[in-house]
Amino acid sequence: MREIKKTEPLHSQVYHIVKEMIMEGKYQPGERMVETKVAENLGVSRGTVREAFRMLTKDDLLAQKENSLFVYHPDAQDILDIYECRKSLESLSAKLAARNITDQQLEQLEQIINESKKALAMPDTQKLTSLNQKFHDTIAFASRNKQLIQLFEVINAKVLYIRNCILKERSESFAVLVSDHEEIFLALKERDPAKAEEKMEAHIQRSLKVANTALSKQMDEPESSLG
Amino acid sequence: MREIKKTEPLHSQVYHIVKEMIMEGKYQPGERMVETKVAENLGVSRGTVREAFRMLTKDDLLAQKENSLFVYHPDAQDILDIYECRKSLESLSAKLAARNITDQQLEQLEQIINESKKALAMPDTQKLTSLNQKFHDTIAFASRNKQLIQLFEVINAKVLYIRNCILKERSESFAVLVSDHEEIFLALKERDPAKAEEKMEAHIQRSLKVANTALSKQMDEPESSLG
DNA sequence: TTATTGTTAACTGTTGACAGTTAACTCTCC
DNA sequence: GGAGAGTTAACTGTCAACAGTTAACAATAA
Repeated sequence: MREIKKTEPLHSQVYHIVKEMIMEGKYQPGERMVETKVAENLGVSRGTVREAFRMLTKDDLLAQKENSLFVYHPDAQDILDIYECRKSLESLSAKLAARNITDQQLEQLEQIINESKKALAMPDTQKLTSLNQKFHDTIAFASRNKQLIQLFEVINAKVLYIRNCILKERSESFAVLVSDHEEIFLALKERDPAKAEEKMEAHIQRSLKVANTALSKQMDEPESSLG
Repeated sequence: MREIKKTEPLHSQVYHIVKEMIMEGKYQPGERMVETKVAENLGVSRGTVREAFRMLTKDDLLAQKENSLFVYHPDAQDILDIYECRKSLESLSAKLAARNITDQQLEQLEQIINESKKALAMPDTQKLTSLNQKFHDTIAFASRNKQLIQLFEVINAKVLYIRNCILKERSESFAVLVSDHEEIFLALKERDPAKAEEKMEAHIQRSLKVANTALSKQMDEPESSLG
């Protein structure tokens, strides 16, 4: 029997489209978002856009100020705060994954690492970024904790956004990243929760340091988007 | 000059009202939520209710199934998952608070504990519950990590909901709770991050155990709302 | 020129209407 | 009596319109 394609509701489509556009920097941090314009651009009604905007506001990707909505514009402290939270959640994720991960998921991780090494040799920054995300997603999924996965959705939207729009990821940082991943993978393979947790925490701590130096480099450049 | 009272937007008011009603069990877990009815009850238009529903869905207090929305109905695993996340976030909260808490906030905590002891003597369960929440909120605020506070908003809505609607808090559990709080308070007063973190983790672990036994007691009662 | 006051134009908040879909409830006809 | 078609009623998805607010800009007076 042929699958019937029920079209996804418009408001949901608008949500995903606008979210992606924010992530890609198509809408700039701090930029004002206007219902009317988005509605016109996408060819839908204002009410539909409104629903999407409410959801994006809950994601913290839009923020209300006075009566208008603006694209999220994190300051330096926000970024530190986000990484601090991430450290805690990713450690938990690794710990739980060490208990619950399947052999198949371990294989997936191994493959991701292998591909990462190849991408590192090129080097292919775009691919490294996406593989990095995939690595963490796989572990989160392997934790089998739905609530944790939901919390990641909130925090990861911001992390990705920061990476894309605020920091310009420098390729030299990826080498450390991949070797960290390898250590985490080994801990998971040994199914050692404490070790996985510890390695993950160190890993996030290291990425924070990378972000931090990138951040302070940007502080020097006066035309930077970060004030 | 006289303050001008700008009325809060309707959709926001509806959000808070419906959220509260869900928390209080005025809408039952698993119950279907109908835009039309809520709109009529509150005397606002459907579009307004829609916006509130979108926000509640993001909070996970409503869940979409097919084309309809239902009140969140966590299963036993969800509850364990939530407490696992909470353990991680609350520990972080305590650790950061130990670094950043002000003397005034320490006084607040001390007062909360004193009131808790009084309420424990009565015993006044309602008050104990609200003081418990206040204790944790104060620490979260003292952490000065805005992202963490936002994550708590997501998770706490569920925790409160579970406490109110799923578990019936038994008063005997509160004694342990208050003495735990006292230990955490002392660690914060000494401004010892590691100790605060450790005490908090143990505390949440203990509340999980309380929840767990309450849960299994309920499993025996066949007319329970938990399947 | 600088303030102050109109005057639009641009938006947001809210609503009521309409189309399409699903669910429930008949009413047949076997 | 029961399977299947027909008929409503109940909802959701989407939109267009209107009122109220704010912001920008022009016009006028000091």
